[in-house]
Amino acid sequence: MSKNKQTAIVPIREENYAEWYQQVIKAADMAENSEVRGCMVIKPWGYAIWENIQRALDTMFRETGHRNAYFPIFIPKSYFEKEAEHVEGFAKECAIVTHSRLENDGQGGLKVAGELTEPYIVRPTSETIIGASFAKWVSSYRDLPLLINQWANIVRWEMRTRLFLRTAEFLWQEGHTVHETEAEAMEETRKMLDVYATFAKEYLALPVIQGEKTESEKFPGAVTTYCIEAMMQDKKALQSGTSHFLGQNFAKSSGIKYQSRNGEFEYAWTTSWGVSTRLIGALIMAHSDDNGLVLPPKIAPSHVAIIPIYRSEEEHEAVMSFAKELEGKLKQLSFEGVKVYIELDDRDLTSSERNWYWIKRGIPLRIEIGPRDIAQNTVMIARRDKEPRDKESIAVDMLPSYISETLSAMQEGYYQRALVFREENTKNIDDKDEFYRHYTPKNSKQPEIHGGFANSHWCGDAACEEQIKNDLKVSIRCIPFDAKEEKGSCICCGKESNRRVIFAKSY
RNA sequence: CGGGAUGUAGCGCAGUCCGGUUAGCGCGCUCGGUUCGGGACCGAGAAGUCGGAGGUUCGAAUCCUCUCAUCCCGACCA
Repeated sequence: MSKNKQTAIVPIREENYAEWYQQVIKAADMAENSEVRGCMVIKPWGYAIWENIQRALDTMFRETGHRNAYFPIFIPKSYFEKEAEHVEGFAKECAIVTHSRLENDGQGGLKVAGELTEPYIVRPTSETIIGASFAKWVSSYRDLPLLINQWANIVRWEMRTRLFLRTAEFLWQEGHTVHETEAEAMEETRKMLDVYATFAKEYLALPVIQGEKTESEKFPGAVTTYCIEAMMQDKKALQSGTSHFLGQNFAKSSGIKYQSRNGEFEYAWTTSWGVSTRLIGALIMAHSDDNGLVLPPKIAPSHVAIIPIYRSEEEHEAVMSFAKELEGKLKQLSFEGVKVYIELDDRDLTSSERNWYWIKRGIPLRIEIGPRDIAQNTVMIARRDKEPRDKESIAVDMLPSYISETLSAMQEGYYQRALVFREENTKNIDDKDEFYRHYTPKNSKQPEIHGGFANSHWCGDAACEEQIKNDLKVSIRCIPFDAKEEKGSCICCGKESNRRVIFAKSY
């Protein structure tokens, strides 16, 4: 193989970001496209990341009073039709089940048969089917709040798909809650967005902006949609989670009513909120580099790869017994409440091959053990956040504290790095020409990485939002909660505005 | 649904324009050996109904017709 190759991933980010993204997934062996159009196969390394996401989030949901349940994958078409905006929003991306069995066609093949009297929609989201249950579960104000979460797969028949970012089938969680008052439902909507933001920060090392979607970007059927938006390394925005205040819309269409404290029947107030396997896409695009995946330690499937190095059979034995003993010790470790997992890699490959294998998978730490180390009771240790050949010798006695401290430091380092990147690529823009220049690539055929987030004034008119989207493919990602009242003029039409919103190109 | 392209071994491709013994190459895989502290090397081997159907021809991966699938660009995408 070429010895001059500088990076494990070709092309590098600057050359072709989209292709780099695909190659990182492939090199880390996280997932692949399935034979089924638009659907992915999540492989063990990728799925383990999802399981870690699930575990951490599930604990947070539980701690905020939610309980898990499970509802059908099929939604009768009639349920779906009850909420007009909702239908319209999802109609074009539904998979529909119309038949219930297969029959021999007499030519060695099969034909569909048993047409259903009412087609089923494969859930693209479960408000309507869960609403049908909730209508039965709620009868009194004493039944409220009802706080339910479901871990599930859903199907949205997208035209163009990309691994983890937009697939026809994906995994997610969807929280669905019912409340007595508008204020309580609003509070829940905000609370769960906070949970997402906290999770993104503490586990994914992903800084996010919390805010509200504009009318055109909100969830079909919602009164208000809140979101967390993150910046990827190509300076585009990725919507990483949403929390919806549904008002009484779905309560009315599903018949979720309760008898209030003064004996009257009232429609309840509902919310829904979700994050998906898209978070893995966010993780990749926020942190990974030209040598492959970079994983924040708290979400990594494994934390330390031990790579034994030897020449002869005697050396092999000596090094392996040393390595196994070390593995046994390190397995006891944890950091920030996360158990440390070790990979002892004794495959019959050259040490550099094994090193690169783990670099590409984003394992946070690599330990090399050879005869020289055994003699000195030390190991060579390398960090994924440093250059591949940047290694240091550490005494075995120091390893436990070194590992847990370093993992914590790396976790924090990745967050800070992402935060600095976002801040460096966010600017206030008040001049329309500058705004247009900012979002116009110099090379239109092969656009370079450009743009970023712009904090600009917006008058609130959907026409201006539409205009900018059409001209530049730039949309309003959100109206940030922390936006200050400030007089200015709309970046598009120049009319009066009293706040800035976040504009960006997005996934 | 519009525009463009591609289907040849597990993966990536050449060969197709101009039809001709046994369809090649790289990676990967299997076996044997030498290696191993920065992506090793040598030798041997297995693996293909050339997307499918039909046609032209003595002869088709190659030409013709039809068809299926996939990818890219648009449209679409909480």
